[in-house]
Amino acid sequence: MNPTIRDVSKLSGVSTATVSRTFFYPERVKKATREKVLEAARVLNYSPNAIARAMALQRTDKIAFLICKAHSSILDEFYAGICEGIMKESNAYDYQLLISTEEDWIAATNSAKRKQIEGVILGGNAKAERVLEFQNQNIHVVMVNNRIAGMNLPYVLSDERDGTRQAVQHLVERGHQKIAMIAGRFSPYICSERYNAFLDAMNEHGLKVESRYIRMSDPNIESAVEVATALLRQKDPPTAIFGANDVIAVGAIKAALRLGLRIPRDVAIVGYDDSSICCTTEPELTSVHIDRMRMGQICVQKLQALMRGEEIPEQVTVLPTWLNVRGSS
Amino acid sequence: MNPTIRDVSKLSGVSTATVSRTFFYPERVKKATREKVLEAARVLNYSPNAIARAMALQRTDKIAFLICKAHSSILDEFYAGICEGIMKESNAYDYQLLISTEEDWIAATNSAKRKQIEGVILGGNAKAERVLEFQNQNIHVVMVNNRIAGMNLPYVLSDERDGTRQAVQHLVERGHQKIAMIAGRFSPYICSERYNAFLDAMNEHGLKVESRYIRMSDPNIESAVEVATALLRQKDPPTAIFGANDVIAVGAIKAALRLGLRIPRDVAIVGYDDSSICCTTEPELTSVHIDRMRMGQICVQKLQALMRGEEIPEQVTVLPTWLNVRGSS
DNA sequence: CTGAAAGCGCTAACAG
DNA sequence: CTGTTAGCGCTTTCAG
Repeated sequence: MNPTIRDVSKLSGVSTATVSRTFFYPERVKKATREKVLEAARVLNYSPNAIARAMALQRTDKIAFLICKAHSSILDEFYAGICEGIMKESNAYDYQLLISTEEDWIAATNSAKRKQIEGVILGGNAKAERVLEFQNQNIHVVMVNNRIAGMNLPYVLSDERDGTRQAVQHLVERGHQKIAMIAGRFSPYICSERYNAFLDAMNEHGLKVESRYIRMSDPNIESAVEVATALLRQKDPPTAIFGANDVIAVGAIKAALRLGLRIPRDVAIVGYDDSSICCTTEPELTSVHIDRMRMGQICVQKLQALMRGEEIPEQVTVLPTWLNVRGSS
Repeated sequence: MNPTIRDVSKLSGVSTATVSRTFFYPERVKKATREKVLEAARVLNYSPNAIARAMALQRTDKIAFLICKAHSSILDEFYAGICEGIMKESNAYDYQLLISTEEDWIAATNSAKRKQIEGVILGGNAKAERVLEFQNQNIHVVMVNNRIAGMNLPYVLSDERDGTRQAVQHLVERGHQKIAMIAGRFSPYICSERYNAFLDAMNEHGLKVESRYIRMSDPNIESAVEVATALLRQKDPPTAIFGANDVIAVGAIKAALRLGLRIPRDVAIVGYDDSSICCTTEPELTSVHIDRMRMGQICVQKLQALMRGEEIPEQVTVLPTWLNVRGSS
């Protein structure tokens, strides 16, 4: 059995109230008393029980990060990055962080679990229904890397439109006109942002978007290789490919290499996310960088503001992105 | 304010004890009563408060996964895989999972936090000191992917020696004799296992290990490229390279490609971990597969056994590994 | 500056 | 099958 505040109280000869104060408001306790208490605590190897404290204070300082994403690796590099930011910042606020997939969360038999978190960060493709469910339970919600209409909560996003614009502009500056895009079938929000931004950017540069230059791929390399191969094999093929993410772009690189094309001379390729795989290929992949870590940190900050009761109406934080140019373009 | 068990008790006209039973031992309550209670709960939007429950029960069902690893991406693909397994299994047992880096954990000002976890999974390069610190607080410990002498706890490992043996055997079967190894500077336990296993395997095949074929690299691509370049540039270079992990092996692939060597004809390359980057290169990387997800799941199972009081003395679980052969060899 | 005492929401005997 | 009641360990008025 772990020692309780009562044990310390007895051993040090002061009341439990004073023990409690010693730990959380040391300045309200005379130095001599405080030292007596601390010594007793040391002897007993006591440290305050957070559960009891949470119970008395009616707060848990516990938040959750829920990844809403179907199958495939849940904690892929992208979410792992966000996750790290969340972990880091949670710690700064002394929050406890629960991480789970949406799927597991729902499957949890003990729905009580939900009741002890005070805020949740929803990553990926969360539905409005889920948001409302939390808000109904007085649990604050922040959404990252996704946006759904009509919800009253803070969003943390990266600048998909500008990132895409930079990618296209870069290719145009390199002299490309026949620019293809391989769009993806992953997060609907992200995919449509990037796709629409691509169309807009092409427009801005006065370039025509031929439908035969627009393809769709599953977010895995095999699918991307297949799609890119078909794209490059047609006559009058594109001279540049913009991939909706790095995995897809790497698939395009592989397809090009297998077709004997030289990169970037015959075909230039640009990806999105600037993940570690950009440096595994030869040549290495130019890609739009997202500051995932910072996104995660900001999520926690927003959540904290919400939990402190600082009213934040629907508020969108958009983080800047930039292009990391490498050998593939 | 959230509704309490008392509110439900009042509205449904039964005692709080019955409400409690309805939620956690429904079979001990008459159907009619149960339905009355559930209806009241629904109306009030009540669900049991886990904190109060934890308090009364004197248990939290809360465990932690602590990643002990310096800088660089904490949640790299390897740990993310283990992490997913842990998440999945935690859920099956209805445990709450706290994930943190060792660094953050220590920095946490509120050491009380520690008191409410009942078990911890230590990943990476944890020190004995840390283990003892937990055990002193009656917190159960399981260690994954690492082993330290003289500790009394379960270990979950993958078969590094056999994995390495398979890699070497594969290269020998492909006719290689001059096999080099680029060892790594990451987890000391893993690195020395793989290194020693390599020496043993070479021995078994009666092959000499020339010291000029043994190199050391930091666990990042740039370093590996550099090291591999030097390795391949010497006269009478190796015809095969075994990388201590995939990142290093990919560096070797890049070095070989840049030197104009053909893979696998001029030089064969094998990695370790079978991570997603194996399929990003051209040719793709042969690698030793580790079932990370399962490692994570087993960790939770071991921890659960420990927490249930089933005495498990120092016990080592070793998971099988296998070679995924791809184009690089 | 310190102590006494009333909870925080729930569970587990024990009685009925 | 259901109700009563005494805690679980801590915090926080309110007095002193």
